[in-house]
Amino acid sequence: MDEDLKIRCLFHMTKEITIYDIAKELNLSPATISRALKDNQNVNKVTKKLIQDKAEELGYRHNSFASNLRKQKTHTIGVIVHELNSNFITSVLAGIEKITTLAGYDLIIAHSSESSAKEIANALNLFHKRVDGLIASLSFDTANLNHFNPFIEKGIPVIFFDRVEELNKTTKVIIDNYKAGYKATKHLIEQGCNKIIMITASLKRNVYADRNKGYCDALFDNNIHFESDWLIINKLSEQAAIDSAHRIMKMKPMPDGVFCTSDFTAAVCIKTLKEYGIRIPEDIAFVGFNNDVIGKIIEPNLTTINYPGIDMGEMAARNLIDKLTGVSDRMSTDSIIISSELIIRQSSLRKK
Amino acid sequence: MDEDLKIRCLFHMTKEITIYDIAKELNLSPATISRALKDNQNVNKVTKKLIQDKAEELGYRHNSFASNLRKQKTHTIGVIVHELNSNFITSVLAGIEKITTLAGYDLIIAHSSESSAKEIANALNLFHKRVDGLIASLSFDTANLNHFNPFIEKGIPVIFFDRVEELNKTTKVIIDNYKAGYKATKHLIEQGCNKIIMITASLKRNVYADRNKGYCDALFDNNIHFESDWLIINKLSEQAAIDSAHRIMKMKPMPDGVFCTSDFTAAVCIKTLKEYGIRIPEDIAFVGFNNDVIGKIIEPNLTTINYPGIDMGEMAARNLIDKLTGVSDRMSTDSIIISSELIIRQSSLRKK
DNA sequence: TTTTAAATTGCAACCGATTGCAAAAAAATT
DNA sequence: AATTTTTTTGCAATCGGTTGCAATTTAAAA
Repeated sequence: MDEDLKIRCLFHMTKEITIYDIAKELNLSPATISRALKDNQNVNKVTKKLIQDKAEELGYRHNSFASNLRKQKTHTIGVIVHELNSNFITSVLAGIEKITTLAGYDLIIAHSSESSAKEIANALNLFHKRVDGLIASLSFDTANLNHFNPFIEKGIPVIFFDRVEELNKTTKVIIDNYKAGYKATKHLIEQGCNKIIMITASLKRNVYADRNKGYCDALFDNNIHFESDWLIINKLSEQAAIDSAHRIMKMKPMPDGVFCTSDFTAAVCIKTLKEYGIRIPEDIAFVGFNNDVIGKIIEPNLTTINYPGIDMGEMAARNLIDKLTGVSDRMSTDSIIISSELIIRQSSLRKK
Repeated sequence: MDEDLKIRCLFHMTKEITIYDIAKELNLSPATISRALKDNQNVNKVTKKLIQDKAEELGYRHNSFASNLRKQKTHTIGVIVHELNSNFITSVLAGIEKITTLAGYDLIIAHSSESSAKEIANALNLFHKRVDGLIASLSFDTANLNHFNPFIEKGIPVIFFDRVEELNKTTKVIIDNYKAGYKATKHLIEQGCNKIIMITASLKRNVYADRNKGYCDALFDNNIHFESDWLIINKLSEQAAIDSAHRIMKMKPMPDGVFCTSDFTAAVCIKTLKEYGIRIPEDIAFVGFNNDVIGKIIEPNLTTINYPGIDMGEMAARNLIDKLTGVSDRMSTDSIIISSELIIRQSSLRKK
């Protein structure tokens, strides 16, 4: 080993090995080292092995800054999600990871905690980190999409999933929220309910608006007249769910079916109503949304809509990779709809 | 504006503005531009304003690769967690984010999905991304800590939290698992239980081993003889929880108290036992661990140990930042213990 | 053995921000 | 007006990997 290098290694543990060090050691050019370490075809097999072994021996680590700087590519994909603590999001992330890892991309995951300000900060940060592409689900209170414009202007593909907005040159991956809302409502009707209310978060977000449309149409198609107090709009918090339950108790007549766009809200609601002696599903039948674990814990078990998170993540990631690798047009405006299913459990079963 | 640049901007939307472009525009040197953009003291105020405005106008964005390459620092902290979908982890992340953002560091969050292999891959990846520091909680089946050695050898500080192992030159932030286990068990004893079993994940992980010690000592101190079948070790899955419940049903005599090291497991267990007609807490009293939302949904509400996630995250981050900024020794071996509390709810209340 | 083709390797110019040191300009002091 | 001090600014090298093109070596064909 080169004496100087040896001494530097001995005294400064933190000395980084570069391709130049390896080149000097082996009497080769940095160019050849660079090629060998990337397994380039036109480097002699013997030389390549020699170089790779020496790199290993010296504890070489690739410097992605130098590489990114030169290549003007980061091989990194940014992901912005509104929250981390749900099965749905975790499985979407798993799907994304699966595909991106396979394609050799790194991932940076950021979360906005449902705050628009944080989402903007995250977007800016990922923009400065120069991600090659972006996958995002909007925060609850995101009002406009200006913070995604820099990406679009620079030709960086953006994919939205689940919580989306219309935005040109952007792809969205969503479930058939309309159909899901329709199916859930129809199921309640089939179980003999005819005073069906809906508890949802703000209709400004597409997911809730579409589910609401499905709900309304199902009522209409079955000749049930929608009453104005049948729509309860709340936040996604525990307190909001308790408040909703209280509101139900005060309704005259009380509803006999509830379609709730979140399992957590449904669970808290059911629990609160049970404390008032309401029987589920005999007095009020419930359908939730998301297929959270909570649905299998609560009594009675919760009927819900299952959302294929993994598929959604895979779709979003595959679409993005296709754009990055030139398989599809970088700036095309696609729309991918994934189907969801109704899982029927005790909370809505009033008939055999 | 420089004619050449203007044309390039018109035709290639993706042209990146560099400090050289700004320098040419203003007839200044790149050095001055660089200083001005970092708000350096020895640049004339007027010039500085001019430069900053021009940068804004041209849509300049800082190139962190070039900067990192030159400075040999990334100003980024890596975080490896075993899972994302729990309140506990989310609040730890919130705590970490709060402190690191304040100190001007970026964050890269990776999760191992409880797999040792993924944890190793994540560690390697963050090592190659050259994070300035690392915060980690071990995956369930991590057997050794070799993958953290590269960091330690390079003088990159590593902080473990919650799921930790002894490792020299490393800091750990944990709760008083022993005391928590002791408190939970003592509470059950005070409620009149004297056949108290413990359901836990593998005792190889510190958190579970320590809780078990607390449990054993509490029994001993209260003259309760520990029977060999009182310890049920399972995985953290739903099925494992159901199996545990079945095992309880077969025990003779059946226990009258259960200390469970996860709320989810406790919830599934309770639900399964109730299906067999067991009354909670009259027949069997339960104490869980983690203060998950699920504990407030299940009936009866679950007594549990509350874990201050935010504090833990803040502690870990603050300790790391202190090491990075030279406030404390980079490679010191600290140990920070955060206290936890018992939250008493119906599932264990057999006395007024 | 000579010529041609193919496989290896090296040269050198990037990529863009940073910073020690020197030079120039401006301000303050004799 | 000359000198010293302080402010500003610029020069040029550096960080480490990449890649088009040319040079060299080796293998194949004539």
